[in-house]
Amino acid sequence: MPELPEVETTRRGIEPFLLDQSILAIEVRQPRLRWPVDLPPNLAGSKVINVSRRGKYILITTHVGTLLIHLGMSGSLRVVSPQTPPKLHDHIDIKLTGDHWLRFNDPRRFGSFHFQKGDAHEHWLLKDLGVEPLENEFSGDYLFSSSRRRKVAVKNHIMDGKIVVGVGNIYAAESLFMAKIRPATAAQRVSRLAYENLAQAIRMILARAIKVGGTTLRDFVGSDGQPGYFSQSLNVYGREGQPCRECSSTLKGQILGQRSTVYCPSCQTFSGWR
DNA sequence: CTAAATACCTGATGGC
DNA sequence: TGCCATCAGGTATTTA
Repeated sequence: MPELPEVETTRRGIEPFLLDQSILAIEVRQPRLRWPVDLPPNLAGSKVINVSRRGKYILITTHVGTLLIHLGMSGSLRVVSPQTPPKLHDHIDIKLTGDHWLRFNDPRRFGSFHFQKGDAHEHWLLKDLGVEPLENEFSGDYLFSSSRRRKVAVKNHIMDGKIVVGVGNIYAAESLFMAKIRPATAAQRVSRLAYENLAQAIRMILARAIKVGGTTLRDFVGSDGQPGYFSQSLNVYGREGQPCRECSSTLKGQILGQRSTVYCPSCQTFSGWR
């Protein structure tokens, strides 16, 4: 599923086919996504001037405004040749000059398309988002100071998009393993030093995943192939009951905030003070 | 303000 | 083999 690294990989993959091209038409075959898709007619005829990302949103900016695309859990964007017949769950086509169509597929329809005139960052979906984990504002200090009143598990804290964007269930579990922190620890009890380690771990893991992200979604124009680049580097996620790669202890599963998590009871010992 | 629960959706998986 | 229940997962929204 698309995590921040895959969204970024998608962005990089589609950018060359969009930049400086004009939108000829948009065909919405299934408007019932997370929110009903309702795009202005004047997008047709507009020219793409920027392709960026905020959190897990892909922003396609034209001279009339910005298209905000979220891939949800199962969404994907592919570049296809014009007139390629749509397959199951191919919900939206953006037909471009340059002989390419951008095609959105999303079986579970948790994804979304929005349009915002003017500054996209003022859109209600973006305006309250937390910091980008790979930008400078994100740090151990930031995690520390933003968690002083928070009793939720530290795992939930770093998964909160109002705090920091892009850290999903997988990366949260992996980062906590790398930082040797027990996922259930109350956020407000995690020390500054531990948050420093955690911020470092999040950065490192996301950056590494982006680096290999190209593997997952290698060529957007060609066929798919989706063997997880990632699965092999997972230390805890999805490995409940299996031996820790570091110490061979049996990895434990737990439910935190309705989300399953896995950790090593012997490596991840940090659980706050007292 | 924080936090926990709920809703959205389909495909994969496990139990019988 | 078929069918039903369960789970997965991001995040806005509702409820406490």
